[in-house]
Amino acid sequence: MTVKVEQEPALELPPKAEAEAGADEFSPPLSSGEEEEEDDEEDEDETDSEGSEGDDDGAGNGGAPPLRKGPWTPEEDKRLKDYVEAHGEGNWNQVQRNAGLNRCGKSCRLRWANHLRPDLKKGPFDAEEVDKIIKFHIMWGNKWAKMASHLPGRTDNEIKNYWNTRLKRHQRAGLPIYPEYLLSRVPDQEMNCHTPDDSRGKKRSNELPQEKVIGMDDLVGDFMVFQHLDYGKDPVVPTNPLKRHASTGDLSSTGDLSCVQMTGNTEQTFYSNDLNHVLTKSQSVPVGSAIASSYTLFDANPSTSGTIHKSMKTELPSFQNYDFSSGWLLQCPSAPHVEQHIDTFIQSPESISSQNTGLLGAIVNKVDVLDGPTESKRFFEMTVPPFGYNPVSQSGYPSSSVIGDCEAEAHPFAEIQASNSPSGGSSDAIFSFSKCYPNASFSDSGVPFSSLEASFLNDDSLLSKEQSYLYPEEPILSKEQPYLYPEELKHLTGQWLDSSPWKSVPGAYNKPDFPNKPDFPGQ
DNA sequence: AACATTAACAACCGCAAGTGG
DNA sequence: CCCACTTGCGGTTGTTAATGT
Repeated sequence: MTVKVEQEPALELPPKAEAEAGADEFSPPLSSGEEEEEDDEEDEDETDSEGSEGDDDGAGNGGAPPLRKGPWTPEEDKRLKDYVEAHGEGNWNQVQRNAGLNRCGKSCRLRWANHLRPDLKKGPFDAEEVDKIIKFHIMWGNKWAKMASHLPGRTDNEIKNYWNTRLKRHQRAGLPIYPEYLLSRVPDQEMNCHTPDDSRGKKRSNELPQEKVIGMDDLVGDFMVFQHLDYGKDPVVPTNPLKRHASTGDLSSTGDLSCVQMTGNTEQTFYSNDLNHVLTKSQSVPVGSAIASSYTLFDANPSTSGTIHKSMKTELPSFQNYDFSSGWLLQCPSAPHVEQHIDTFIQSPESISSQNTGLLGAIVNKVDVLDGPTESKRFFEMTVPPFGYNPVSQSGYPSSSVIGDCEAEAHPFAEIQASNSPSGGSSDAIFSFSKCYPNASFSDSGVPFSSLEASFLNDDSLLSKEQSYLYPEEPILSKEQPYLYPEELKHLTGQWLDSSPWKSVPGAYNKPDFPNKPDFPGQ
């Protein structure tokens, strides 16, 4: 391994490293007396550095002190910054050699890119950024660099860290990873559309084979289940639940997804996310969201009518590995209590023999029943507006074919196809919405859209105008059901709700101040 | 107050594409 | 074409501070 490090190591080690390294290694502290160092002498080295590095930066330094690792000191930062400002970016190994830094070029690049660049925007993500991140993730999956390129001042690492933290938090709380209000707005064209810049198409070791990791055949066959619906046990969360065809997959992100396939039955009823939508129509309809919750596959294909073939909870490398094309519909319960009901129901005998016309309907209705009278109005029906539907000014949309052709394809998510119209051949798609969200009222008018949301809606670069917006009729959150987090709840209620709702979610939301809390009308 | 858990952050690691000799 | 090197990306791990019990 020959770590090559030339000249003056000169830099003092970070507090910890120093003691230890100091002994054998280079670096006489640079003066400056960087205060802190003292505190702990012993520490093992974090800089253990032993030339280890080895990796790419390769460069052996023959005899020179091993390259440093670990936290950067202010002095190192200064050297790097001065050097880059004087010579420009690039050629990072030269930076290492010429800037008097005992750091590998890669480390220098990273430090510069993530911390020293002048255009970096520090501080927590604001609500708008959060929305964008979620949306980008829906569209692209774990393309951190790509996301960063669309978030000025933010780094891929920052975004990635934020996402992973958020992911964990939501998993723990049993929340959907993708808020519906965003899922329903991501145009299909945007999904995983890789721009030339990210066309490298490399496959990483942790990525799974392009063609499917788990085929539908793998998913269909076992007898149902649902016993996995346990939010406490690290539900799997897709990194990109909506991608129709596998391309890349990350093993790190996991998620739960429920899916339903229903085809060609007259009385077919379709459900989509959160049990929110029930479609009965002979058409291909874009189905809104795929929200992480639980992998559950239903197969309502006539041939297997009404039988739940398999539900799964698998550590999916990525949702991107699933092919949900052709008739597979995503169904994602968003609230634990709903899933529990489903769980209970599914494991009951009646569920097994449920009619193919309403397997999920039965399930959902059962949920409704189980929820008791207070939630008796779980469903309502509405005509699905056409893609041009604008939630803000939804005037005059033709209630016609949502379906059929390319329009359906334009939708971000899965489309489903049925053969018949149960309700008399109208081409309108009928949806029923469940009331998973007690208390968020979304009338078509008077919805207090946030400026952020408005910007989303107006951002042509991000959103397609061809999409439908569906909102739950009923409000959602109550203090008794603290299932949503501020960023989601804000969009559902139009308000920022503080602490109380999520206090009961363990570790869910410790920060009393959600960043950049905006004002909402009527608040 | 002590300990445990979680979130946020920073950095490292391995891989693969790009580039030039 | 091969090879070494550089660069960039995404996954993973480690550290620390905040928070909860």
